[in-house]
Amino acid sequence: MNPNTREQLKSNTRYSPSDIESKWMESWLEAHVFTPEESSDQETYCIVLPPPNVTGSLHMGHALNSSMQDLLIRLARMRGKNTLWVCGTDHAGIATQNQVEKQLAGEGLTRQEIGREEFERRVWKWRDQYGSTIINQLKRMGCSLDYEGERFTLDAGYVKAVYRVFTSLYRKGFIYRDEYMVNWCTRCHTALSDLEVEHEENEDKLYYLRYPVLGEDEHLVIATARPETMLGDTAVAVNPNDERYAHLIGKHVDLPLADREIPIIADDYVDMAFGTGALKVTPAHDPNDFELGKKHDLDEINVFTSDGRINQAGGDFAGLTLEEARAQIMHRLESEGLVEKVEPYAHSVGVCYRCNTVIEPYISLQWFMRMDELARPAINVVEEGKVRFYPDRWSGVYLDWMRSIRPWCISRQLWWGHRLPVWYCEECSAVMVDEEPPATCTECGSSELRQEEDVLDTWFSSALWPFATLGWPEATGRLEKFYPTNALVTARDIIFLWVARMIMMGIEFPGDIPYSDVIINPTIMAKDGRRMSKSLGTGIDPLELIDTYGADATRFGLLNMASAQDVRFADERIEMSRNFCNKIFNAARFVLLGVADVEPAAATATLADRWIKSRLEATATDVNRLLDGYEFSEATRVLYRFVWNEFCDWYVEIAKIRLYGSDEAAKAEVSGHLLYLLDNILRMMHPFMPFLTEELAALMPGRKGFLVDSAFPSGDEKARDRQVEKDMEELMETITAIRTMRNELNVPPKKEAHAALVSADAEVRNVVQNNASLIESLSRTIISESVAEESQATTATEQCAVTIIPGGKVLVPLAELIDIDQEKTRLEAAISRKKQELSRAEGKLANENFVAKAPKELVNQEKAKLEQHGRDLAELEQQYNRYFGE
RNA sequence: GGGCGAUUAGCUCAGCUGGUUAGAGCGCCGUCCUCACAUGGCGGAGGUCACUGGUUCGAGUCCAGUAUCGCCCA
Repeated sequence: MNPNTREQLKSNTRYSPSDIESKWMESWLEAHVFTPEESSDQETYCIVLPPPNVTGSLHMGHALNSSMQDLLIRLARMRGKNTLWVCGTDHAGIATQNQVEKQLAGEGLTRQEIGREEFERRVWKWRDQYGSTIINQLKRMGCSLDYEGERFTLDAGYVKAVYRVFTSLYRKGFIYRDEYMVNWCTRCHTALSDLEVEHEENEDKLYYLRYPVLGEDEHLVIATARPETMLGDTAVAVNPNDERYAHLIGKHVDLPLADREIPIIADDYVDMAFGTGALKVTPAHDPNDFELGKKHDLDEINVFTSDGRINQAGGDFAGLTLEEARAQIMHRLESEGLVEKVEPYAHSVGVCYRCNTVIEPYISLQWFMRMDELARPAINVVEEGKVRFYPDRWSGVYLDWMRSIRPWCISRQLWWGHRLPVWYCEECSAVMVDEEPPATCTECGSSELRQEEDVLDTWFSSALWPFATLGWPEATGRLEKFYPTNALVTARDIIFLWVARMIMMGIEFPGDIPYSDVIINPTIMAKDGRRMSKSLGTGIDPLELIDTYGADATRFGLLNMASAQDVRFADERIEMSRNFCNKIFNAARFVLLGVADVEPAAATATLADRWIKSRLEATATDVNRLLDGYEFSEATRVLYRFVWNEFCDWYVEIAKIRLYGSDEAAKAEVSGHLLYLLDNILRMMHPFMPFLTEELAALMPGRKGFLVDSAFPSGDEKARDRQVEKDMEELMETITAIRTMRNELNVPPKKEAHAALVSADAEVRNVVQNNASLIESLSRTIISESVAEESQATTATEQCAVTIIPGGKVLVPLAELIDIDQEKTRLEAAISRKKQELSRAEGKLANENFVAKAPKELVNQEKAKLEQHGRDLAELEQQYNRYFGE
């Protein structure tokens, strides 16, 4: 380390993330460490980033699942794999179009005024200007994406993949055009798929309307939530079993306000219990009525325009918005005495996922994709376990949806997206579908061809993401090497939108599943326990977290929060992680500034040295196992415990004895151990905290290359030494017992005390004696003698405080301490605690069934415990009686 | 209407195939600015594991039911 760096490190007692984060991202990018070796023969590991919306910015879900993805990618890279994390965005048809339309509106323009070509030009411009926001935010997170290979769903190569897929599916008969009822957004002016409609619970009204029965002196009362659709009614339906209406079946009603006679039909679809049991049927404006209309051959009378007004078929009401129409229709019906009653009514309403406008069921000519046949193999791969969901319960959600999958409306009436590769002949009405525009009509040879105006659903193209980004349909090296990819990490609401479709398309086109592991990240809820919501203002911006706590702390904190369960966001977790970063930083400062400036000799290891190395192996083993099972949260806990509670709290404190001592050889030795531990800690922490660890690794003596590329500690279970771990743990318990005793007796922290160890176990005496300096240094208590029996101790003649330790007890002469009354209450508490433990064990062993049926091992264990507690209790009572007894 | 999940310390959460005294972080109490770190050290208090039954020698853990909350689908 050069002197300047050293001085700087010395004066920075706090880790300051902002100083280093951008620096390291730049260095990594300059060195191209995130771009895979195309020529390498190493095993590969590949994840495709679920393409974020190009208009989007990083939200909590992205922050969490990109932390997971980067962890997996960095881990794989450190395990020596040839890794690729595919980077890019999708073109987000509606969202992007909305953005640009908003921009145009600011200039007083509409897209219709400037025309399609100019509009597309503006969108590309917009994309160049703002489209990389989220990618830059991923860089701030420290994500090791292949930024050089960034893809976009409207890239030239990508368009080719989309057209190849469309053409193929059309030729196989999966894609077809039909006039059908779709979800229509009157504001975005386009059809939407079922998945793009969100359902909201609404406090609405149920209107009871009276339809006069023709030729009878009675009214048929129907209940509806949407009176404005009555203009398009073409029947009234009742249940054939409904005695109330049996006499009316086959008759007609005179549809009010429309001057139309419509039949009263019978169908057992009608729910007798709902409303009055009589249902108005509007085949053009309700999906169920649409089916009913088909079945009974009813007219479909469309009374709405595509932008949500009443059309000419609506007579007097033409031109009104639906809302206005409802009010006026109710007013007219009221005045004609045709309103029975109006009741409050809660029901769910479909709204556009992009603009929240109420969705209208609307009959129009659209392109559809039949899904059932494609779904079948995609169901099989999950059932057979070739594709696994983590946590597994999500596979059920996937399978349920796939088993009842419906045709997908794939056309959108937008100007931004993949225009369908469909051409119509203006002369003979032939329809041509091809990857390349045909020059002339294949039927009549005319060159008057017109391309379909509609574009494809954005998710039609996202479905190809795992292979189109790797070069498909070209047989590229990337495709060859990295497909199928290994894992997809995403949110649950994406299971249908992406995962299902990617699996179907992967099997259909490149001919293999896109990935074997689907990791569904938990949802981070707002503090109120519900989903974060922009409108409620309960969202939390991950970028603000990065500003406040640093990217590393944000990542570690999110991973720590995210087990298999949804979780409420808690600042404390991020703060905890920030503190942890600081702890690591300072532990590293301690090592880097404190170690001896010598080549560490082949170290002879003390108990503590061997213990910490054994714990390192245990930790590394656990972390590897946990990460292989995608148990990120548990992995953070294991690492935290090791680094903070074992390395920092104990080993570093123990190392100080030698490091600050006068024995140069011991100093060199312990320096070697410290550097070894620090190096391993940094490597293990790197996938969680890339910036901090890279920064600290660069300060390690003899460091070459990036930490990014170094090996992840694999953990060797066989290298553990259980005996050493046990001895050390007992030693630590002893120290803690002494500290507790001192604290309870109000001994000033700095006051030095002397103590006698009493243990019949030679091994225990041995361990304590060999590590006396450690006890002294960590508890300010000198073990001045170590004996088998209390009578042998010189302190035995004095008044002593006592504490039970594993395998024996420690006596501290009270003369050295202060408060004899404290010792009395302390002993009383200890005795009562011990009695409880004793009676617990007694109780168990008194149970004959336990002794007879429980495993022997367990029973023996309980017996041993009983004995131990008995001995401990005797010790304590003896002590108590000696000083305080009657 | 159907499905899934949750209910454990004051708060936010762990707790694998049932088996030591149910853990962590934050907060709280006491103490210490000891030359890595006060974003810290040391010690401590705090739990009828939602409720009711059941299975078992033994249940936070398995089963059934109830309640409350949340998420998804229709």
